[in-house]
Amino acid sequence: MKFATWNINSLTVRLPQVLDWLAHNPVDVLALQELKLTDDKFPAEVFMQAGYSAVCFGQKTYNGVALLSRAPASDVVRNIPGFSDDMSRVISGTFPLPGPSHQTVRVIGGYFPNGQEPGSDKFEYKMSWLKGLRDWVQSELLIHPNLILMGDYNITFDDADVWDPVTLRDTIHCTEEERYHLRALIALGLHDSFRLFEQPEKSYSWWDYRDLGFRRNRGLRIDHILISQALKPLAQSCKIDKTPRKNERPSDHAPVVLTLDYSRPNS
DNA sequence: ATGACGGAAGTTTTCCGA
Repeated sequence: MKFATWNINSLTVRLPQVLDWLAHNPVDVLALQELKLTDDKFPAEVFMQAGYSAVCFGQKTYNGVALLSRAPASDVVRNIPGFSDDMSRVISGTFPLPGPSHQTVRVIGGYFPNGQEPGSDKFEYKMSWLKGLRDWVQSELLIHPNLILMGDYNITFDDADVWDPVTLRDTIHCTEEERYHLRALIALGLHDSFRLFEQPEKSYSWWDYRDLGFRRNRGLRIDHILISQALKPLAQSCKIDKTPRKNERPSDHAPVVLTLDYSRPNS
């Protein structure tokens, strides 16, 4: 069973690439970020024809998230309960797991705030958003032992996630304050599925459009798939797929794909 | 020191992303 996350930087522009990617990578759940369109412009019928049901939480110009899935989502929640926000950044749903036990997995797809610059109002918003998310995820874990929190986190874990950790030290996505919040999510009992496996050196999920960032592999790993303790033994692989970044008009982010082994029984 | 590139809004230039 496969789960993926991808910041597509405008669904209007990238819809053909999403459909093409899904045709070659028929994942079970795909979380999308930065749709940059309103719900009325969301192409649910097109995804349905491609075999995916979809739930959307759109917004004009900025943000906007969606979950595409083979099986329809239930208990869909938009944004973070208990945290007031006028931006569309989070969508969550529950999905059936294979097997006779009728277990489910809770999937939270998020577009974390950018933060712009340490000390700015947007950075403070990012910090309070991260606290709001953590409080909610903590309560979700009590209800849903099988939980996946994935999306564009806009935070690197450590220097291994940064192409030039010296120059970019303490800049946005690399500050200690942001990484504290990321580690606090891990402390809830989540695991960075990517680092459960051996990975290529200098693995990144985002590259700046400018200055030939992708060709020079000047990137950051800021798109993550965190999985709960119960799912950890089932993780088979987690990979960044750089293929779509080689398209003519690519998103600046690459999709990240997690594979769980659900042929094995789960406790 | 700044901008680069790309998308959206919308109209010629600005905001924002990361």
